Amino acid sequence: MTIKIIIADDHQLFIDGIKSILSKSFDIDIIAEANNGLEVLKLLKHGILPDIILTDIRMPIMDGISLTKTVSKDYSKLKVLALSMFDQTIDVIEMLEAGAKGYVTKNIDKSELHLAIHTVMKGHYFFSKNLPKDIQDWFHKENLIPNDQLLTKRETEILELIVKGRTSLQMAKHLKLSKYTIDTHRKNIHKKLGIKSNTGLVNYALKNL
Amino acid sequence: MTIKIIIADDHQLFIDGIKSILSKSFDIDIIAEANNGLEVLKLLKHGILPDIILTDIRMPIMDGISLTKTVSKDYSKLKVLALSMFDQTIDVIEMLEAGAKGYVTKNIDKSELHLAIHTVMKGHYFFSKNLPKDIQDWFHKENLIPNDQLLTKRETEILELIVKGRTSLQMAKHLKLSKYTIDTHRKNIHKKLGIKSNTGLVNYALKNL
DNA sequence: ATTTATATACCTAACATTAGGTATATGAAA
DNA sequence: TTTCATATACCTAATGTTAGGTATATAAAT
Repeated sequence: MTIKIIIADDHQLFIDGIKSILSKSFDIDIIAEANNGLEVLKLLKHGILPDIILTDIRMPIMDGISLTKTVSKDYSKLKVLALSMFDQTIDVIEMLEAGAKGYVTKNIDKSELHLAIHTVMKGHYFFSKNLPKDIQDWFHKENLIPNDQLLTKRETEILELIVKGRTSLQMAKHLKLSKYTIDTHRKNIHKKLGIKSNTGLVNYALKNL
Repeated sequence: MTIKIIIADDHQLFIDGIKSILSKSFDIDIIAEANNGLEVLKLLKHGILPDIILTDIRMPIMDGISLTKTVSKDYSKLKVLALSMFDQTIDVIEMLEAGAKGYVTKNIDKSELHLAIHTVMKGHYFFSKNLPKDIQDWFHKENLIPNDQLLTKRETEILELIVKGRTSLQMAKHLKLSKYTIDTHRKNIHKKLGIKSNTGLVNYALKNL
């Protein structure tokens, strides 16, 4: 059984490179290509349905994140494998939140790309091993533990106060605890969610709570 | 024409104080009182409809913010005037966002309370003059100037990066500008929106952009 | 032609967060 | 009963934000 793939990237040169790498595989078939997300959606609407969409994140007209969100909603059987120049945590997390099943950087080699495709095809997640460590942390915490049991009462309470813009010192006074305690809770929240910054926590909370 | 008022506060003593102040006015009629937001909603459901709800922010069972949100949605003709011990910016902004038409602190005097009630009754906003200055800033910017003209291109760009969790230094490198420039833009954003903290900006951006 | 808005850059002090620890007490689960 | 989860508290160094300024250049508006 061959794996059907659509490639989406705004750099034609890169599409060609991927094609030449994958064309040598008996079990992988590139059934179409596109230069932005909208073109992929058009292909899907015309009944050109792949097993995996291999897509760049940043593209004109419609980017990979929007594409992935739409695909996850309307074609939930299709798997999206993100492919990007960038390995910044925020990009990876956004793609995963949009519903991507894996994330590889553009400097991966031939064998790793094959592995990624086959792994995702089997229903597992795949990540380039050169992605920052905190992504793996985030992924494990975020996906293997049910969200509502993730944070303790106290941690949720503190997260809510962080979202409201309270500082550690204000929270300490309000809850009649030491500032050190608040900061310990913060660190535990960071660890559990795999999110290190205050702004990231607000993002998380407004989307998930 | 008398102005009908419901007072909501979990401190009975305070309700009594307000009542004794307002009972001397010919044109103000306290038609009911409540000790939390839920009690107010029950009164409304039973057809006891005031012109103005004078409510505390922090109350057990249902707080003033939740009450105001429900009233704004289901009884949009009623005006909510917030009454609080606290004059923290975040409280005021939350009440205003919930739909309150004014905000007075509990240390106002008799004549100011009258003025507040009459001003709100006429359809204007009212704020205690002892509220922090940045609230007036926030209010003016937020309500009198159309949102889409408020921030310049550059400022919007930087706000978006802040939401994504980028630091000043990261943004400086990415945009090939000095960190000082980024910080200047930040300060201008703070001034224009009347929001001073990073977390507040993320809140604002996710709700308004 | 002068003012205003935008964008840029610099400086410093105060405050806040983040990351790296360690440590103790309590109650619930294995 | 020992381990695990939760909640508490302390310490320090590095990094980042916020608030107070000043200052320059350019383009648009009055």
